[in-house]
Amino acid sequence: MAATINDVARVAGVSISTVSYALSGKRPIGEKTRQRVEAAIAELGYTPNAGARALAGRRTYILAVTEPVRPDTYTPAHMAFVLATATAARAYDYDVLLLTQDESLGGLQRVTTSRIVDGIIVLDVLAQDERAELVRSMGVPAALVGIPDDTDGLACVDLDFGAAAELAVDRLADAGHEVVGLLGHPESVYERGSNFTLRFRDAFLAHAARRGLQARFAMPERTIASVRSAMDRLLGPDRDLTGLVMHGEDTVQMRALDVLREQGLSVPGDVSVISAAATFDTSTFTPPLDTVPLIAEQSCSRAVELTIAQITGDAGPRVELIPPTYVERGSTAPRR
Amino acid sequence: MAATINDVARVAGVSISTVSYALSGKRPIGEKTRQRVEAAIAELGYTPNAGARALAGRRTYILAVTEPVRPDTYTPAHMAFVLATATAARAYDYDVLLLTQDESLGGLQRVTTSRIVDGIIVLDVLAQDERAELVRSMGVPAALVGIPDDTDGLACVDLDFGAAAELAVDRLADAGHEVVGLLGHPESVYERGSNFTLRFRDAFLAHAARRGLQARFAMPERTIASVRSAMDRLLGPDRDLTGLVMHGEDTVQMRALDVLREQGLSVPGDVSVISAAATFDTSTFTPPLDTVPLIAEQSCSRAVELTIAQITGDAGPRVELIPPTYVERGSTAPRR
DNA sequence: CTGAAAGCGCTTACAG
DNA sequence: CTGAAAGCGCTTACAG
Repeated sequence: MAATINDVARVAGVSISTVSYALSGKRPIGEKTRQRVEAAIAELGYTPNAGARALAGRRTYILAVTEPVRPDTYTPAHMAFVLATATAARAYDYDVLLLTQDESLGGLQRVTTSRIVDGIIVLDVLAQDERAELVRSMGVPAALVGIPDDTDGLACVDLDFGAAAELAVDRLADAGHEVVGLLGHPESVYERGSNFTLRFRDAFLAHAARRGLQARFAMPERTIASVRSAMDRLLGPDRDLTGLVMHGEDTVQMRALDVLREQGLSVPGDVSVISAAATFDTSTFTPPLDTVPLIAEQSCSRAVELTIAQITGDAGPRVELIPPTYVERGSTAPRR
Repeated sequence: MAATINDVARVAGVSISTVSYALSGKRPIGEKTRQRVEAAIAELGYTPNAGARALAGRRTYILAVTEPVRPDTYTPAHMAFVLATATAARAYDYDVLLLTQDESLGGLQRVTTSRIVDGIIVLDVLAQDERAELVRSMGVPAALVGIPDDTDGLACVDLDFGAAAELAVDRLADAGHEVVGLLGHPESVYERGSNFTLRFRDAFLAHAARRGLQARFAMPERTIASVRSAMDRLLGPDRDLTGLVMHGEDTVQMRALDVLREQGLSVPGDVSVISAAATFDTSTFTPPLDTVPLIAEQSCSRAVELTIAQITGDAGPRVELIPPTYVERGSTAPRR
């Protein structure tokens, strides 16, 4: 059988409370005592029993992460957020329990009331999100990666998609472009209220208007045919589009670049292109694309911090927007 | 505070052991007693405390799933396996703890010795896999999705990739094709010993030889340039290739179809194409592709079953190969 | 068919 | 700086 705290105490010649405190650091331990304890732990290969620790300490050091995988979700991006959450959690000695959408809200409820987890990370948040309601009503420590319409009493963190869109628009406007387009997500994504796509689109259109630009918008599906027709609409009958912002899946963006090539349009010679809020690496594209990156690690580690702060009682709900940055790779140029 | 088993017992007017047994079904309960217990549980919204249950019952009802995300891993496929595992686990009342590669083997060791999990599901197995060694040496209930070189003492399950390759080759050979090609994964995938890609390639080449076919093989990267040159080699200087089997990422396969189109080659008129061991939906491709599907749900639910059987002591290690099936979508035709 | 009680392996006041 | 002990909320022999 695995060694217990009693075994460690016996081998070290101390009491179990001393072993426990040596482990948690919650009270000062004499230097030689600490060494004896550490030696015993090493000798026995002792690891505390998680169940016992959870029962006595009322902490499981497990966080739930809920990531609904919907039919049109873009898996790689979502996977990146799940993994980033797991990695961030480990930095705080937390493990991560993965909740799929199968049970819908039931799973969240179950792991909370059975105290399997200390807190919850909510991914891929919708403008109206049932999970946000549940988290609010249960009062469980949690953070949302994404901003729902009603953030009251909730801890939320996300890239400032509005500012990201404005940054991209400004870049194009400053370079003298007057007709710009946004190649976005499939229509279904906007329709179900995916909050970040809406925030990006609205800010893009509003800021383009503010800067006096003519702005176009298209929502392609994944297929090449759909991308081709979306690009056709963006380029316009007169082919007068010179600034393109893409916010969507990598396959769609690659296809869009293929279409530009087909049309004999060069980047950035004829069209300046920015890949906005991309979770993938646009430096391997042909050509490499300027980007306002969406860094899963940033949002997720902040979400983990906000959740743990609630667990330890160090902080309450709050909304945090992460300021965007612009990464230049040579895919934009002044209008000619 | 959340209701405990004591609360339930008091409200129902029974002892806590009766409540416990009513919940577990491990001993018969009188009909009216059961009803009183159930009413009390419903009234109080009682859910057993997971930590206490784990400590007393020596079962956490949590499975670890280890999925190393390597630089060249194809995220959507791997995500599909992770999700399929989570879903399968829930069907047996298990939750899933996601282990990233950060801690490498440390995480596996930690969750095992601290008894956070009852068993382990190992995904994306290499021919030589450290995790397999660890699982073997710790004697923890586990199942691998994939077949390492040394399966001794291990429970493994996977699609029969060899048979899958043979099925594809037979399909082409039976249709009269004499020159066939395999568009595979990037070279790095084969080099690090990803077991299923190797099994597929070897069986493809061996069976093609057995059937008297000339066989070609290429390992493209993700870029269009790489796919184009790989396809160029497969088609051959005389453009005499008429049968193509693809085993790799969806983006690469889509690009390959683009290349055939560029070359003025029609599917299946000029080239018969089969997408082998695909985790994605090839029916949305242009044109829809015949496939020997790799169904994550199948492997993963079997892996979960094998693991739980070990936990409950109902079964030991074993290797299971899932027979492949052929799905026709009209992308193959007799050679003309 | 049901109950009283030991015990799972920890954490944390309480004492010194 | 350290120890003895209560208690966390369950499961499961042991008794009846």
